Amino acid sequence: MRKATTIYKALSDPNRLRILMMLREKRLCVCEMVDILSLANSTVSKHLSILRNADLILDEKSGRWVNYRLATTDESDDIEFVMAQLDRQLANDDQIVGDREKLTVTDRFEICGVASG
Amino acid sequence: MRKATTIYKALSDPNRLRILMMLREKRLCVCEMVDILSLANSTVSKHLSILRNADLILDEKSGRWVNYRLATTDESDDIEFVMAQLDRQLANDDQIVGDREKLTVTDRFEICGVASG
DNA sequence: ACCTTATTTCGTTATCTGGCGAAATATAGC
DNA sequence: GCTATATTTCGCCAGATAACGAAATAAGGT
Repeated sequence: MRKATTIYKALSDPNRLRILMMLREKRLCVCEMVDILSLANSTVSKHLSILRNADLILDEKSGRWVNYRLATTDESDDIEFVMAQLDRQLANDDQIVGDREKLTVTDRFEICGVASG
Repeated sequence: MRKATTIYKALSDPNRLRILMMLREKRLCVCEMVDILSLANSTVSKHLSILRNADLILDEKSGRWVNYRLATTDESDDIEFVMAQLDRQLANDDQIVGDREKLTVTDRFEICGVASG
């Protein structure tokens, strides 16, 4: 029961749904998500810890960055069902589509670090 | 997006998951759920309004009682997916099983009204 | 009309949540 | 070791949430 409510709580915030749908496209570091969501890095970090705690995403350190990715079917009993449902509900959502488009255009090395604009 | 988060918020409380799983068994009036959940009737009523607002359940007045039931596939785009997932996650949960057993034993006319114990 | 039972609405309270900025931690390059 | 960048943790605040009891509303039986 606890497991289930933890997952649904994790899914009950629009910014966290945006994160999951972005991670469906590719692995992302925190600063990329900060850029797209327009939230403070501390806020995004907290959202990520909630999603990680629900076993929906995993983090992998890579140099100075932490790459986040969706859990795989092996790693989570629920991820497949969850993402299927999110696709069904959100694949055509304006904001989700916008995020996805922005993702294809942006590059981590432009967003993070030197070019701060 | 709003629709999705409304549904996941509705699903993020253990008492509301218990309600949905109970309604999977049969239609119930508020006082039956009050009895099983051991919550104040005002609290249960509020939970029901949250589930109704997410289009997961419907209410039907019947004499002095209000019967609640799960939405049908015709009435909700999401109910089928949601309940399939809850079954998967909770069908063997101790509390859910306990609620289900209690449901088969109890009778509305014993719970509501005269026999208040 | 009156009383009982069922349910909802209202007002209150304690706790949880999402947001921020600042400070702490970690890594890379000089 | 120092600096810059990336991320997390901490402390705070405003608004949401779950709980309760009491009052209001609805419907049935006498």
